[in-house]
Amino acid sequence: MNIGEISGKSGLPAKTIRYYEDIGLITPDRSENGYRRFSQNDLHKLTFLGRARALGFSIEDCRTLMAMYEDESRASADVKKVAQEHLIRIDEKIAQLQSMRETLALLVSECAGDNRPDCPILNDLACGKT
Amino acid sequence: MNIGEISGKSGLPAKTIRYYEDIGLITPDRSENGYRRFSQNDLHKLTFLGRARALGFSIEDCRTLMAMYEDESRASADVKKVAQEHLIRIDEKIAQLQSMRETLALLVSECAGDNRPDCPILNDLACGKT
DNA sequence: CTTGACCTTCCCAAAACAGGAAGCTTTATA
DNA sequence: TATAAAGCTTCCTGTTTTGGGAAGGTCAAG
Repeated sequence: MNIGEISGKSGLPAKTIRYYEDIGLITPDRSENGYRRFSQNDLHKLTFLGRARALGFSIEDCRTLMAMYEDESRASADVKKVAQEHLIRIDEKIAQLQSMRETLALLVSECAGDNRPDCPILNDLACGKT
Repeated sequence: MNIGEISGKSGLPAKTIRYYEDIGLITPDRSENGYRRFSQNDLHKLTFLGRARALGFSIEDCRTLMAMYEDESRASADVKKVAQEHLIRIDEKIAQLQSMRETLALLVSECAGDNRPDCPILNDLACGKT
């Protein structure tokens, strides 16, 4: 498979696939003309990476997860730990966004939104009078 | 005020303040020795920026908001529009994170987390069997 | 034989800073 | 007073995960 084909099958842009090779997540063969030649296993790995990234795992998390996936003897507890830590980070982000959302929604609701200049949003930003 | 003092008062790191000058958000004076000299107005602006950033506004949003703050004649509707668009972006991010959270939490709950190798989390990442 | 579609590598850009080096100024201390 | 320490300056690099694009080799079709 050339990069265009595996890009289509994996759903990842060719740029991304080259990058993943650069940082050592995959190591495709090369044809005689210098083109990358991808195996089914490469496709498998790229699909894995795509899914893990879609769940918000960082590249380094993905590296860890892939290594675990290839290590037949790792304990499921190890995997669970990585996932749980990621879950905590997600929860923290959600909480932070919701806090911002709350404050901002309040400000927006207080702003008349007409063509007069007085605006509670800017007043708050300037003075901190929430 | 030197940069250290205004950094303490505004709560922003000196690096950040220099960066904000670089990109034209503030334009502090210079003393004869080359040190930046900050006015009360600069402090005011930096506080404004800190609050807006804490609400998740991008630097470009901040630039817009600051310009609006300095423009006595702008309509509050203009400000509200920026804030509402930002609110929508926040909501989108929250929704996306919650969706990821849901999937991941399910996987984590299904994983025994013991010292056996079988792990639903990795199985899902590899095959997409959620 | 040429055109166009792929492929290659290499370099730059993004967002919003953080870290650190080299060097100047000011302040504090011995 | 001498020196050390703190604070300031600019400049360069690195972060994270790609995206865009240039210059150039290769392959398939008409």
